[in-house]
Amino acid sequence: MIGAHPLVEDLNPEQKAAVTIAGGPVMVVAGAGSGKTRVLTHRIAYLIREMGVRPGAVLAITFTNKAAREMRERVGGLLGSTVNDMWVSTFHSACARILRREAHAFGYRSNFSIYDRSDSVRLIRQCLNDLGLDASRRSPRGLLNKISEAKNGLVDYETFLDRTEGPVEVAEVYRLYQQRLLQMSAMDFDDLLMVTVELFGAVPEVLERYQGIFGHVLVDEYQDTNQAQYLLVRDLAKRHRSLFVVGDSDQSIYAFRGADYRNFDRFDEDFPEARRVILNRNYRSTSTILDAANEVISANQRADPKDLWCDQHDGEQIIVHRGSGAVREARFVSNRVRQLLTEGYNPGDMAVFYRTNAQSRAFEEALRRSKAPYQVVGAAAFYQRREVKDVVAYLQVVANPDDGVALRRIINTPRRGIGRTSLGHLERFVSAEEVSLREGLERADEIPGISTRARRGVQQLAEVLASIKAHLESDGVGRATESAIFDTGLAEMATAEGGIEAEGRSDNLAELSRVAYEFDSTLEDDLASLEQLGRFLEGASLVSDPDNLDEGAGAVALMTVHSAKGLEFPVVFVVGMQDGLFPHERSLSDPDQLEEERRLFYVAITRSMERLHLSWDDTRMVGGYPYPQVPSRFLREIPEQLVEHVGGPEHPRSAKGTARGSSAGRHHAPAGGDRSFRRIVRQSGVEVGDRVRHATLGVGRVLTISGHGARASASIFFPGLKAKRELMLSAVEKLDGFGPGAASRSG
DNA sequence: ATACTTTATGTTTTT
DNA sequence: CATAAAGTAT
Ligand SMILES: Nc1ncnc2c1ncn2[C@@H]1O[C@H](COP(=O)(O)OP(=O)(O)OP(=O)(O)O)[C@@H](O)[C@H]1O
Repeated sequence: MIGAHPLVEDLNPEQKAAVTIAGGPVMVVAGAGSGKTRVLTHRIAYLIREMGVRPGAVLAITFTNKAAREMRERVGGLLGSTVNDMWVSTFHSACARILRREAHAFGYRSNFSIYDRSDSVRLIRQCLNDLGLDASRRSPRGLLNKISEAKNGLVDYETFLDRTEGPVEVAEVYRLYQQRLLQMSAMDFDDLLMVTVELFGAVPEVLERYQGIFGHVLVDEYQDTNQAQYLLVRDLAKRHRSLFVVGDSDQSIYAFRGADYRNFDRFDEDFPEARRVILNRNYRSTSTILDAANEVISANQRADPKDLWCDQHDGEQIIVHRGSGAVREARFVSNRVRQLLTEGYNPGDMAVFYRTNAQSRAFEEALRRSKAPYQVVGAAAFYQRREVKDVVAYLQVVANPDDGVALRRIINTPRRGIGRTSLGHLERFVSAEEVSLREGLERADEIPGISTRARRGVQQLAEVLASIKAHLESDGVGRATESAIFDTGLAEMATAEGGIEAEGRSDNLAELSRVAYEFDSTLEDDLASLEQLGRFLEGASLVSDPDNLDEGAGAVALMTVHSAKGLEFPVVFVVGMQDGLFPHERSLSDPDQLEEERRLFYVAITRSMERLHLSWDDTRMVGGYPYPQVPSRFLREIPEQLVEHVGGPEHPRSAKGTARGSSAGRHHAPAGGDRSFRRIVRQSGVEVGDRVRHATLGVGRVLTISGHGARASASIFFPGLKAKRELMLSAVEKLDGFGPGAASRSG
């Protein structure tokens, strides 16, 4: 302790310089693993402790909710106390919170719904229908992309129309779409940002208020901000000028959804007095990995030249594996995992990255067979599953009765006799009378042509909604969710058909209910029940894939490269390194997109601390026929001396770790006590005859197993029930020992 | 008129 | 492989 401040003790001189700058705008630009996030965290602590800033005056933006939680914790750790009134969140969450209070100025109600992509697509489809346009000719998704792009650049539909040269269809859809959103009091993801910026522009008092509240604005992962996000922080900071951003343009990987590296230039223009700090020392990776990363990124025209260095030893060479077929590629990974486990690594030290979600299957299967615990981060997001969305739609309608997209979704789900024609009548009525869908339903009796049966259905719907609302008001969100699951008939619908899949659906609903009850218990605010529900739904809409990673699970993490941004692992596998997959074929023709793919690869390899593996598959099976594959051009960009090649025709037995290692069996630690909806496939390594436990059915014995991977199911005999049941394997937990001790542990 | 069944269509990355 | 619109059975 050199008399230096404890806060900056564990920082190098450059980092320290950034953290302790007296005031004014600061931009930290630095390569991967140079401690940008650490600097930002220390900066917050420094502001609060050394500069006397109130925590409530801090707005810190992170890329994911999970990163926000961690940052809040770390700041608390540095300060030695918890800091609650500091705002640490993603752009979208922060905007949602602001808009709940302020959006009434634009005619939205504070209970507005937040639409995810599929909700938006549904609404676009409706708009197309109402405009008499053919939804099959113009893809709703494509339209949504255009509209989203416009919104990210803060182009409203009038401006959009002005700029349109050819057919005005897109502009018309945009106009109607936006009009409907407002009528329904709903916002899509882009609205959260755009409306906030517009509000700040249109109502000076509101902007001034938030400028006053957030005296200090900090942004992590600045390279992936879009224009709306930039304007937001610029507006907030333009008076007090306490804006602190950190980023690395070589890690910009979200241009496809509007991220704009020119925000670095805009910052320079708008904050010319800014101090710029460069960090060059990498603390994360071995020099072998770092050299490879530097080489790769230097192939980009638009690379940001850096002198990243580290004083770590060379470390192990990068292993490049060639395999034939997805199965063998996956087996290489699982064998390596097993070998590294015997070398002392823990499952949680390792991660597998792929370019597309669809690639995860083979690796799940291989890890399952090798009895290594793993978790799939993200994929097939929980809240996007049909059965879950149905329940959420009921809650959305309770929270915001004008939410037409949610209402339309549940109107005849489960079936209650309101069919195509009744819906048609209703729709015509609603558009003729220019009323909301809700009002149309309330006045169903006035609509000619609607059958008695359908009327009864409408009645039923109203009753069930009332019931959910009553439960909400008396007992909270958890009970309301339960009501939306059981009183609606969605529970029966979930169990109805498809034996095995039905179990999975029911499990998802049970999980949703659990999450809702947990939400109740963690809510400290004394909010009105409808506002509580709003918060719950908001949280549900804004979760991201990486939020579901559980570092404590002791499981190999499988995720897309995008999800891996900002993380680090001692051992990394980047799989599917073929031209056409990574870089993706849809990026090959456009040089800018290709460079983004290369940045993505740069992000992937810079996640690894010690051991990096890159694998490619020389024959992909498509429809039962082998298609030859070409190794990724990115592999050639890594200097040969850093690489060890394994596998391939010359090495028919894939290089390492093929030895049968029975010791690996010891490593499976079931990830118990999960507290969110993350989809952990408990790596039970369950076999016929094993004893397993199900959350509600108790302990049973496995009779048969069928299916693979996440879909594996088992027939299990439960002595307590004196019956056997077909269950998803992921729904049970293997009981390790045979003694009663094993059965007494519970989650 | 509704509910069930079949067929077509579109599959990168995501807040 | 999943969803959604069109076609068929009840
Ligand atoms: N001064 C330091 N001393 C020791 N370790 C450090 C120091 N600075 C950073 N680190 C470590 O280096 C690693 C990378 O830090 P951090 O995640 O903050 O970097 P980053 O620049 O945000 O990375 P990336 O942009 O790649 O996500 C972390 O494990 C961090 O603890």
